[in-house]
This record gives sequence, C-alpha cells and structure tokens, in this order.
Amino acid sequence: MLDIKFIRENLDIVKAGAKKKHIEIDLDRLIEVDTQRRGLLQEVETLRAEQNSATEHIARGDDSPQRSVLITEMRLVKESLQKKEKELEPVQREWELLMVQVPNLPDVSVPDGESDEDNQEIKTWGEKKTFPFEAKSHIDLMQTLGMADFERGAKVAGFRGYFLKGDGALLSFAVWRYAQDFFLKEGFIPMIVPSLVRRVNFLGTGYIPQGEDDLYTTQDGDYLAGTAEVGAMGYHSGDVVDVKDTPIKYLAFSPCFRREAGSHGKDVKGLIRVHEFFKWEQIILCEASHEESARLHEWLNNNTERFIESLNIPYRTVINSGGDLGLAQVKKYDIELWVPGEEKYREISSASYFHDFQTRRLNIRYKDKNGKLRFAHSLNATAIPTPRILVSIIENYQQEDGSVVVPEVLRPYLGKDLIGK
RNA sequence: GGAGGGGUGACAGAGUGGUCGAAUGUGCUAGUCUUGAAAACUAGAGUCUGGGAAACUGGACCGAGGGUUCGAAUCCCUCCCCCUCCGCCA
Repeated sequence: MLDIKFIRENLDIVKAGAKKKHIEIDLDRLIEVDTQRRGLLQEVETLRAEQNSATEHIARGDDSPQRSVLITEMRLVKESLQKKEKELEPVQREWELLMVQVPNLPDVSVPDGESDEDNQEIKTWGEKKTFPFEAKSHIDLMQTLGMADFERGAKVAGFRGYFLKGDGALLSFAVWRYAQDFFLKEGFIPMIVPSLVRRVNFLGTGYIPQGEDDLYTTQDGDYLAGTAEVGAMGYHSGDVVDVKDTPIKYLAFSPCFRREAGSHGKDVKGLIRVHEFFKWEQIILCEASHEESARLHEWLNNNTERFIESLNIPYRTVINSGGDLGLAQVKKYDIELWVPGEEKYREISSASYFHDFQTRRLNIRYKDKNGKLRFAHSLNATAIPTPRILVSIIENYQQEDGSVVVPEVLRPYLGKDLIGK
C-alpha cells in the first residue's frame, strides 16, 4: 500500500511506476475519488464537532427549556450527519478498492520490459557443464535410481504430483539440513511457519487481490501459502518492534502450495513446477531507510549465491524487468541454475524488497531515534526450495552410467559420495 | 461438534448511557534528592488524521461492522478473534 498523500503529491511518478510494471490502474479516478472522500469527510467531521459540543451542554444541564430545544436541534443535525455518512460510504469503498491496486514504485535500476524474457543478466558463475555423453533429464535419472516416482505421483496427487523416495527423499533432507547450517551462520532466527493462513496475511503481503487465482483456499475461507513469507510477515502484523532488534532476520521453513494457474502448458513433467514443495526462506524487517533495504537486498541475494556456489552449480543472476515485478516489489533479483538436460537456466530463487508497502498493510512499525513511530521496511529471498534444487544437483552431477555424484558439501548429510544403483 | 467466559492504552486492570481518551497499578521520560545508583517525591507522556509556519485546533480510535439515542467503552444485532471445560484426534 502506498500512502495516499504520496500518491497525490507524486502522481506522475506513481503513474510512471505502474506503467513500468505494466499494471493497469486508473490513478486519475483514484485522485477524483479521494477528493470526493476528503470533502465528505470534512463535512461529516464538522457535523460531529457540532454534535460533540452540544453534547457537553446537554450533559451538564438540567431540565431547562434551552436543553430540550438543543436536543430537538440535535435531532436534525443527526439526520444530516447520517445522510452525509451514507454518501461517504460508497466513496470510501471505491477508494479502498483502488488503493489496494496501486503498485509499489519500481527502483530506477529496474530495467524496462514486459515479462521475464526481458530480465537482464547481471552475473554468471561457474562453467556450464557439458558431458561427453548425452545428458539425461532429472526425470529419467531419478526414476532409474529409485529417487522419484512421477507416475504414482500423478495417480495419487493428480497433475504435477510426485513422490520422492529412497535417496531422493534423503537428498531432500540433506539439502534442508545443510541449508539450515549454512544460513544460520548468518544470524537468522530459524522458524517453522504455518502455510494454512488467514486471508488478511495475503492482503498484507500483496498477494491479494490480484493473485487470488494462484492460491488454494479451504472451505473455512483460509488460504494455503505459496511461501513462508506470508506467515512470517503475518507474525509481526500489528506489532511495534524494538528498533534495537532490527534488522530482524528469519530463516523460515514451510511447505508451499501453488495452483500454477495459467501455466498449464509449462514444465508439465518433473520437479521444476509442482503444486506442493518445501522452502527455506530468508525474511527481514529493517528500519525505514532505502539504503538499508538496498544493502540488505544485496546481502540476501548474495547469501543464496554463495550457497549455490558451495554446491558448485553454475548459475546466473538476473535483475527482473518492470513487467516481471509483482504489485509490492521495488526490485527483484532471480538466481537461475544451469540445467544441462534442458540446456537452459532455470529459476531457483528470488530476492525482493518492498520498502514499507507490506508493513503499511500489515501495520508493522518501530519507534525511530526521535521516538516517532514509522513503518518498517521488509525484504525476503529464497534460501533454497526443494525439490526444485534436486533438478540441478542431479543433472549437473550425473555420470555416464546414470549414477549421480553427491556434491561435496552434502556428503556428510547424506552419508555417501555417490548415488547409484 | 457441545457448554461456558472474554476482547479497554506498552502491560495488568477498573469502568453498564452524559463533563470518559478513559480510574488505578506497573512500566516509560524528565526533574528533585544522591558521589553514583536504588528508593522516595514531583511533573510529563497514546495513536492516526484534517487545518495551521507555529502556538494551537477539528475529527477518529475501548476486537470489526451495523443499529438504538440529542449523546454509546457502556444497550441491541451480525461477524471476527482469544480462553476454559467436555468430545474427537496426529
């Protein structure tokens, strides 16, 4: 949520921001509605003031005739007050509807573009693996090695369903535990967060109203979160956090659920795109300073880069174009890992910052040095998702005989060097 | 699923129609006292928002939304949330 005052005073900037993000919103209408709203609000407040001062006299007085005159007069004031309030109601409603659709401003460093195809590579690391034999896909490799079962996955869970078993299951646990050790060295507070959460938290984090289609709902009106960010941010909603504790850093683990609405044709096989997965997520609340947000954003992304480097998997980092940014994001980096079977980079993580867009909706504040309450800034970044990471591990570490070498850092966690038949 | 009890300021907790933005206690800030601290005493202090350069001033906020009333923290309705007990259950 942006501050309406900011929108009024910087209309052109907000318009340009929306355009850069390729988000349609009638901002002129918003200003029009806001003007109406403020006018009515003032009329209502004037009437209330009148009422309040009369109330004082009425309360103090006895049964004098002036008192009953005043009461009669106030009856009329009440009527016009109610009329004005009725007028205000639909205006207020439209105002709110428009306000939640106003996107956050993208940073100046965000490149123009319509979609993820316009994201710009800003870093590459490692050498793309080539093999003296024909590289197999993780699907073949995992099935042959008894690490995954996609047929039964579909049988039991439907489209995009999967089972991990044997070393596939164990490798997932190994990644989780290795990631835990790796990231906790950076001072995060570990957390396991709920995925089944109330609607307000999705509004607060900016996934609703425009992302409703990609969320699973329950018959109780709750939603299944696609990321631990939702629960972790909701954790602090309504809080005034102590500035001494900032930046607050969480490493949050959760199951994640995504309907993948609108991507039916994409990645229909394997572990790249599934409805249900697990993720360690980095989440930060910090002081309301752009410099601090930008600094921590780089830091978060770098944590993940170093993690991938430690697994020795080639990757590149891209900066997302305006059109590939969500409503709430100011700037986003994606890290994409090399997938030899497809000869493509595939997204593994995403690091974003939001300024106070989320915290304004969630009402997360802190007291600054001058004792003033301010909305905190928020950021988040993937630490590591499973099972998607298995795709890159297995394809990059495959050998001609179909066995898979275990990345060195994972060996202590898996208890072996090689996954073979 | 059944029965009951609740949601008031940073926290605890009073307040059942009028001068209540709200007693009191704790905590907080400043001062007095003290070498310093503690204790004691004194004073101050909510958040959001409109207007104003400021002093100041209008409005809103006692879970949310409606209603009754000249007037609602207080009465009525709906919803949300929390707690206790019973049942079921990993």
